[in-house]
Amino acid sequence: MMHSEKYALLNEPQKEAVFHTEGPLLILAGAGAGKTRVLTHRIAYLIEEKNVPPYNILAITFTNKAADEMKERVQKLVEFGDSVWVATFHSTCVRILRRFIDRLGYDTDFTIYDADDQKTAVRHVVKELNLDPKMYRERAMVNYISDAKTEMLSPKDKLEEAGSDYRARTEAQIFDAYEKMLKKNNALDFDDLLLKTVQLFEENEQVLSYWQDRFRYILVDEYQDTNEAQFKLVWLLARKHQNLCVVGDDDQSIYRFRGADIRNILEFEKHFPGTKVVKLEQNYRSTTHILDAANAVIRHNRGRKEKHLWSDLGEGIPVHFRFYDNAYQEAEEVVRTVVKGVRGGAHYKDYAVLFRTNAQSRLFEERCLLQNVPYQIVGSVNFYQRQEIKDLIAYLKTVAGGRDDISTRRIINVPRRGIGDTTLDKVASYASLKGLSLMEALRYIDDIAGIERAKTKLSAFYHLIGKLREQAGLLPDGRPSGEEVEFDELIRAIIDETDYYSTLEDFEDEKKEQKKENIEELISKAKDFQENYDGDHEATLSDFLEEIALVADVDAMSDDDDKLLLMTLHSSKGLEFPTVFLAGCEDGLFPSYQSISSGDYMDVEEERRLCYVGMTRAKKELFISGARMRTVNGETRYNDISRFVLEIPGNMLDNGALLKSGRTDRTGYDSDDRGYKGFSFKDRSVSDSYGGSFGSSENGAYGGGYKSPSGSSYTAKKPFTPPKPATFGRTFEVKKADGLEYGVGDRVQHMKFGCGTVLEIVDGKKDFEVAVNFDEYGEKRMFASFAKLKKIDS
DNA sequence: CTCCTTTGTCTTTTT
DNA sequence: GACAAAGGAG
Repeated sequence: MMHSEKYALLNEPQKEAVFHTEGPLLILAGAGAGKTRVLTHRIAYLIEEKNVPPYNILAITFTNKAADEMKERVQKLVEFGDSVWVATFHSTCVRILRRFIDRLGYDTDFTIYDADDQKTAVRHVVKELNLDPKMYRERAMVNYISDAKTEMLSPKDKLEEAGSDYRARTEAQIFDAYEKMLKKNNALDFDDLLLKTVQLFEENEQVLSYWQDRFRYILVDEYQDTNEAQFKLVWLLARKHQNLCVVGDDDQSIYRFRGADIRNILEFEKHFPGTKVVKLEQNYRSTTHILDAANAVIRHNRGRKEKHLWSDLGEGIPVHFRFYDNAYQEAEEVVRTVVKGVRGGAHYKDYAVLFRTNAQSRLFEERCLLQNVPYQIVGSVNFYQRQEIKDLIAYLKTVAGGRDDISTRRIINVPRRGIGDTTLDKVASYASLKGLSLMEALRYIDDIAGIERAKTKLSAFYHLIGKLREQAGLLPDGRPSGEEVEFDELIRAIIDETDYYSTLEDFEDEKKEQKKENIEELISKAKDFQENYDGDHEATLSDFLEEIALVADVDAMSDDDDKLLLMTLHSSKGLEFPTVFLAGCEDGLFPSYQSISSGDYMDVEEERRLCYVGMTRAKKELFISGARMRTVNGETRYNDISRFVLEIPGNMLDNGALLKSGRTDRTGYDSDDRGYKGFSFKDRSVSDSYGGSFGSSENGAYGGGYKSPSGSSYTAKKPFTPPKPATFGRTFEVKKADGLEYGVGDRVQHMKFGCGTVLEIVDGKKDFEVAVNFDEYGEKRMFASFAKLKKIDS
């Protein structure tokens, strides 16, 4: 009544979902159907209309970003919205475990191991067991362990499962030793966070009951991506009150490879009898041309819930499709299309280029640099996984005084202190003999045999950490001294005391600067965290370490940056853009070769869902493209048009009639890998038909200017070299470069292209235009403000 | 113990 | 083609 206004803007099914508050509810929300809106309104409705204390509501998401967004929107929508528990699965678990994990025999100050630490742990274990690291690769073993954990199988289970199979038994033994190692280090990996919480609930009726009553109303976002452990967690929590609302779209489940089980959403009604199902099928994002094409693709999956996604945003622009002769050309045309759009009044941030693999970003990146297009690569290298950041965090962890040996090992010889593996192994074996951590063992350095030569070095390190602990407001053994510390100052102290910057000397100046910038970023993050901490106590070092352990990416894009976005399809989930480029649509790349040849049709189906996710990111315009020839992992490959593109009826594409030839010419990939790397001449007719730039005939007007090397290009086996961009008409009218630190004839350095000689500087209206002949990349023209050229001595 | 060369490896990856 | 890790020489 008094709140009805708030809910009046919802459509009928959305209202249904918001108002159905009691009992299990499954919301099948198609792409762009407003699911976040439903979730936030539902929370508001529970609080305002049903008088549910915000304290009793739990909303779980997968990403921090989604959690932050939801938090913000709930706060805007309803009073006391900020006391609703909105968090990711993992941070929810951490918060629960910090209070109760002692019941499972762990200390509540456990550390969290990321993928890197896991690898290190596996490496140590394999070595410890005297196994051949080539036979038991760390990457494979990490996957094995993670898979086992997601299925909630213990080392014992795996050993039984192995039977008499030697290899399987050994793997189970590695798993077992890995578990013991983590336990010894009081560490949990990401999978453990979920697993241990489930275990805690299963073994402690009272603890479970406490949380069940605490979270009387539970909402789960992206439910299609839950794995077994996450399902179990939700099931345990919701079992008592049954007020569980999950939102998801089976067509957007793209994390099967990480253990997500699509059956969780498909069989939700089985797990929760009496479930009400609401379908949200009106799409508020895309025009029908885009939606129809996406529907045409996803229709080819079996075992999905039938949906009729529709939109009243009008037909819009037909989906574009181009198949280029090579990947360079594809990148060039994509960037050129963006440039044209921006000239026509659009912003760079209106565009996103999506691709299957991170490696593909490089071509677009180079092209952007070349054409002075500001760009941002989203989520390729996680900030907190960068070497220098991990080093400093390892120092922080060691200083903070956990028993995390992996961190100690990481930094004990960084910078070089002359402490090598042999020494370390001796300390480690002494430590394990006495049940101590590495740091603790160093206290008894005189008792350790056979390390005479390194003894002074080790004790110097020990005292260094002791000194840092003092500065961190800790006593030498790690207990708090009551003294307050500024995090940023502590990190600076670590850098100074250890002379950390000396480790950066090996890197090129450009890289060195980058690393220093990253470190500054970390310092300001730390400061920021401490100043804005909203817990019920002063922020401790452990609080900070925990925060960053669970954060994936700090350099999340902000809306006010006007940049072209480059990202993988996976990172694009949940986002939307006026114009989307779906690049690299080639059989063997997307869908990937592995998924095609695995023999499991579910693998290709997952990629198809990925395709669907990508296509439905577009609001107004969708460009699909691919390239016949591209180098992957150093070898040249010739690919056909992606099967996903062929699944779109020709009349839905702007030049779809051409697809027909593609369809008939396609060689059978499903049976084997024949013809995958090889090139079949049958295909040539297809390729020749597809050249040309996106929606433009004035090829060559900007930058590039080469035409498809039609036909003849396939006879040559020589590797393709990117064509030199045509230069703008030369004027030879050399202007004096006031405002620039370099002039014609000077040697300069560019972040991407290395060293070169300045050929020409043209004073444009807004910027200097510089032509440089690079030693390795040849002649390039660029705007001075973007190029950031540095003068070097020649 | 460290530095340099060689070898092998490569999807996606919210935490 | 790029990067990390292992192996060998100083």
